[in-house]
Amino acid sequence: MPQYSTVVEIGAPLPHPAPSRPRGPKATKVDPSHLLDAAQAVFAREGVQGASIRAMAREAGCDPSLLYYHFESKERMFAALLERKFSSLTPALLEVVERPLPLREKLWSVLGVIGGHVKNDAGFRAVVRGQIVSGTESVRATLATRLKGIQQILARLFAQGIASGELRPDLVIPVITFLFARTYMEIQDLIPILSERMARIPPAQALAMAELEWFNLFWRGIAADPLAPCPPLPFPKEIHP
Amino acid sequence: MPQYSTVVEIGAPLPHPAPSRPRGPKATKVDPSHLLDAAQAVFAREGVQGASIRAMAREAGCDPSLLYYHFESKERMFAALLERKFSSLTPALLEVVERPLPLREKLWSVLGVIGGHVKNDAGFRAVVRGQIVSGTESVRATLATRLKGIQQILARLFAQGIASGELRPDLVIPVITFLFARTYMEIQDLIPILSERMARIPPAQALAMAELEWFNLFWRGIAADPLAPCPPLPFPKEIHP
DNA sequence: GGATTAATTCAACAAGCGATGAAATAGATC
DNA sequence: GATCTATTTCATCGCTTGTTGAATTAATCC
Repeated sequence: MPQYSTVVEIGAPLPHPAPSRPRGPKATKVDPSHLLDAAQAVFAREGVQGASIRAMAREAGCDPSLLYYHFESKERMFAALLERKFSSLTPALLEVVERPLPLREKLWSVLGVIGGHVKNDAGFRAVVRGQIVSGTESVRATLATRLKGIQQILARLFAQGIASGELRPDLVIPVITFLFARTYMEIQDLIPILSERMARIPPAQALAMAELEWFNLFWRGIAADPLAPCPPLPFPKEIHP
Repeated sequence: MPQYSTVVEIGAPLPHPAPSRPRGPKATKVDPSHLLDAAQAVFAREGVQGASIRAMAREAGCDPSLLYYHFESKERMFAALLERKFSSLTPALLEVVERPLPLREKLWSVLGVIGGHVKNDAGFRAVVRGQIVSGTESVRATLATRLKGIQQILARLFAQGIASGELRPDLVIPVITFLFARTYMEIQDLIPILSERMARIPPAQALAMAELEWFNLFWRGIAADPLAPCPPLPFPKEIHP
């Protein structure tokens, strides 16, 4: 029976450097979506360019090669991550859009859906912000297609609002659509800065305040009748992906 | 006299591998601000994390070590870049804010100043967007100080507007200030996406349209009297850094 | 129970990274 | 003219990166 000593000769190679797991499949297979979770966490922490395969593997508690087994490359993994996010976001949006509500409340619900997918996921926001411009060709293509789908949903909503007389008839729909989605995402990153500036108010509440403030501002800007009384809005129900 | 042959033994080290410049100072010293220009270009192209010292040196046409001679480290160079930008932006802003104009036109002029520093510099925008949240501690500190200065200028402007009755009295100033500056920056990145969507309109014009649309929307949102007739705004004069 | 397949880890690669220390040289100083 | 100093390049270090190919093993099929 070997005796293990706590004293190790410095510089000498350890006989069993790390008590590593045996090779071969584990008892319970690794769920690829668990790997995506890890990747997402690393992207969120390290930024898109700074995220390394090794860090993701560390996060997932497996070997980097396993990521290459399940996903062809780093870029593919990234695309898979986008796919997963959007594939739950788009149907949720479509569902909300069909509800029979006044436009103002419908828009607010839409924000609830987007927020549920986007809050607590700074990595995803960074992607949507940054990668559209600076990502590789294939990532940009994936992203462009998906975002286009979402913007079409929103554009239809705004067009209906103009038709029903709830919105100003002179709105330039693609611009308004873009402003609506992008500035909302932008606000999410407000938390750390704003909560410094409003020291007394807890971060989550500061964010909610800013969201409401922004939405009311936006609505006053696009409404056909900006002075019409606005019924108070409920806090949006976050629909988590 | 040695005879030079065009045939080179493959794998053999070249006797004079590259006809490199002699060491020592050049006839004309390298202007450090030229190095910053190169760095800025690379940051804009490769993103903040992806920008490498070697790429900057290539861009500037010098050896990487020279960057370490003029700037202590990559991070210092980054800070110097920020410093240069803000040190021209802040005074320009202060000057515009003092002009005796109606608030709406003053805000529009402010955008002209910010735009002049921010347009055509996607790298800088990426920094302000991304690094606040994910940058290193020292970069974040530099950035936070500088942005705070600018936001104070804007906050004063909004406070005056409320006092003079031009703005709604119930505005939450820190939130509005933030929304004003950040969403404006955000619009700048709209160009590539929007110009795809509005195929007929040239990019520069699409951006100008979006800016004006956004500004009018914003103004309707914050004005005390949103239905007051708005005199047309001149295109902002861009004040380049 | 032997062969096959799918899932996992190990070890290593070439390339690129930030950074450093020494060498070289043009111009200023004495 | 010798010395010094500021500026530039070279060669290299140690480290991390994305990726690959071989080795290993659990589960599955015949």
